[in-house]
Amino acid sequence: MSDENYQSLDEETLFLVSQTFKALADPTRIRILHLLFNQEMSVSNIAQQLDLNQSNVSHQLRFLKNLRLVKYRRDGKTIYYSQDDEHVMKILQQSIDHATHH
Amino acid sequence: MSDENYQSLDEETLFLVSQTFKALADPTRIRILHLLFNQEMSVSNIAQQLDLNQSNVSHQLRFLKNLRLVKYRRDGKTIYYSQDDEHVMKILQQSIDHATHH
DNA sequence: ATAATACGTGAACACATATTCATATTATAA
DNA sequence: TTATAATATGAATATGTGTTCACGTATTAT
Repeated sequence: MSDENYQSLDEETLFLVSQTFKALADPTRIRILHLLFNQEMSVSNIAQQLDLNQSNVSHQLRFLKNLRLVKYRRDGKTIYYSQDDEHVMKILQQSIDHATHH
Repeated sequence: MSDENYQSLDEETLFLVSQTFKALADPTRIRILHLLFNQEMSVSNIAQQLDLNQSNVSHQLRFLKNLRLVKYRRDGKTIYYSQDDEHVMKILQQSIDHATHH
């Protein structure tokens, strides 16, 4: 591609991409998503596994849910969260592998 | 993988991964990296193309350089920056494509 | 040496964000 | 209805971050 027909990024794309990476830029959210890689899990179970308080986990899950990176289902009083974006989860897995083998 | 032998992330990996995504979590840095996708470019040229002041671009480039996402070469008074991490640039490109076709 | 050009750096500021605390909501059980 | 359990939410706070300003450093030209 030459300099003349360089395609700059539109605002909407820029915002969406940066928001998605922002979700992956925090250690707590990475740990949560990593837990959900091949299983669904309740809020309290996530909190227990990662030694975080419940409120913190709820806040982070809301963040991820707003970006449609996770989804949930209710069963009685318990709410189970699971992944909802294969592309992002694949990128996360790749990056963890890449960082580990270094 | 069962619950029992779930492999949790070590601190070092967690930090490295989150730092890398943090680099991609800011619109300005995304625009800079996008500019450098298939060409090297001087600091002032980047600033001009993206309508940013030179100091801002320098700060962001230092951030990216510390993470070894970009490298530079000097030619007289001018310093040319270019990409230095194929894996990250590939992830960025994929994510831009994914966001664009949506 | 002096001036001019390109880039880097530290401080300061405004703003965003992660976490905690207290409390509200929702659903089950007694 | 009352109590208990699971989760969500809003406020508060501490810390992090992006940008700008003023100035410093490095290189070239005169």
